[in-house]
Amino acid sequence: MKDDIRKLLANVLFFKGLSDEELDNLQAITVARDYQRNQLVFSDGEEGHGFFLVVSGKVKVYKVSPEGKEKILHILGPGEPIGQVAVFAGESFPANAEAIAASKLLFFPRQAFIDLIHARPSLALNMLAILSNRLREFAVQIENLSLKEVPSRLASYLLFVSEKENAADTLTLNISKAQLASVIGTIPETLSRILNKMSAKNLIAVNGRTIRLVDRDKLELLAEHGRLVDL
Amino acid sequence: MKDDIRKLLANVLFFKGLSDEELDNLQAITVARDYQRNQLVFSDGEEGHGFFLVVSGKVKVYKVSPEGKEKILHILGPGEPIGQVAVFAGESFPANAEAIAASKLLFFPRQAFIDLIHARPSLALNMLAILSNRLREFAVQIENLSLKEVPSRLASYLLFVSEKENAADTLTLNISKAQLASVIGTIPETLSRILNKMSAKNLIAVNGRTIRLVDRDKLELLAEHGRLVDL
DNA sequence: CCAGAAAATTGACTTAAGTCAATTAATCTG
DNA sequence: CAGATTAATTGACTTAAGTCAATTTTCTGG
Repeated sequence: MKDDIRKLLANVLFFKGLSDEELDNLQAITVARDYQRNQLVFSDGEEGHGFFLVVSGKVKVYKVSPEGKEKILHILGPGEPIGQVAVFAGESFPANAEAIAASKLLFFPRQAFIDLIHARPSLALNMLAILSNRLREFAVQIENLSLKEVPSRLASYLLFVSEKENAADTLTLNISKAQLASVIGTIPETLSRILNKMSAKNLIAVNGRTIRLVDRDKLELLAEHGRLVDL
Repeated sequence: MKDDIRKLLANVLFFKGLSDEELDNLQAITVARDYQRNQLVFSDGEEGHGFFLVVSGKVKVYKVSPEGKEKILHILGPGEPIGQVAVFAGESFPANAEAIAASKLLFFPRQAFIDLIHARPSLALNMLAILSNRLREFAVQIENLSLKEVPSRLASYLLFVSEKENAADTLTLNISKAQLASVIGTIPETLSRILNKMSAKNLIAVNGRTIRLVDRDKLELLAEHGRLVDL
């Protein structure tokens, strides 16, 4: 177990460049915790005394409206940190986080981590890189939400997942359709209807969570052009 | 001039904690540039060799859809940095930036700044705090766009501006209504109609760019509840 | 392997907000 | 300060996507 974690740390983007000794120091300040499916990791506004790194499993980070509607900001898997924002600014978590599968998280206490940064500035640069990437993603998300329609956002998402899986034409969603709806900023009913339309137009072929990208070119057009021609 | 800049640097969040000598070093690596209204600072995807700090004026950071529609991500004023994302990850700017008033920007070349971080880790922590705050803002923006309607987003914005101006009941927009529409994720026509409705309901009183918050309580309710009762 | 729960789909309907086009108001600049 | 560009408003209309309710399908744990 300890070794598994160690292996993960060594391969994770933001510990890149650390020596074995430094990895030891790092690992020494962490605490591993297990979460079951649907268990809350932290909630919006709660005071944060450190951040988490996903070792295994899957965690959704989301906002909830007063009416109880949910928007998933992102879904994080092994090697990805959660809740760093609370460490570097404002002290409170900026959203809710909940395990959507049984997960193991590694907790990094704030002060110990900050001390480590003082000793090792490259750690800070790695963290800056991670936050920068998140900002980039969020900027795209804001762009999509305000400038593109649901079919377009869905096409983007499918192409994005396909990319991650070495551009394979057949992909398998790793989240439920309800969750996918929330990720792209819509509701399950609408998602369902649009998946239908896209199938009818022979852009994709859907079979449960498995989706085949039948017409990549048209999907790219759709993803690009906010307003779709005649889906 | 140099002194003005120096004064600004000393007061800016992310140089906090630096000694006079360090401020000198910092200032030594920068280049000041002037921009006129409507002049592009950088564009989405362009390779970035450093970032900017607004000394005076106002800069909008925005995304454009293929159809030419624009979403303003944020508007930055004196003391705020722009384009840091390109310094720490991906090397390219994540959006467009354009001066919306005559502005003076200070340019920080990437490598020189990174070297400075190695010498002074607290600089990195300051930058981490800034990026974290931006992430927080973007998370709220995503939440608002997907969970709240336009009147609600407008109410939030007005309350937000009021906060910044020491909770005054009368505020003056520092951007045009067309820009405000883009900031809250709608179009001028819709904004205009909603300002009307809110005036008719005695929530606000509008006079050009001057807006008086007549009924703060109701505005807060409206801002909070995504879906408005009977505006 | 089956019952109950959860997830996904479908239909009928409503509505927030966008589009397009025209007009009025506000602001520059020569 | 006048004419001209730009900003804001208004009206008539369209439409994407949400709501509500009812099934159907798919999972999952005992």
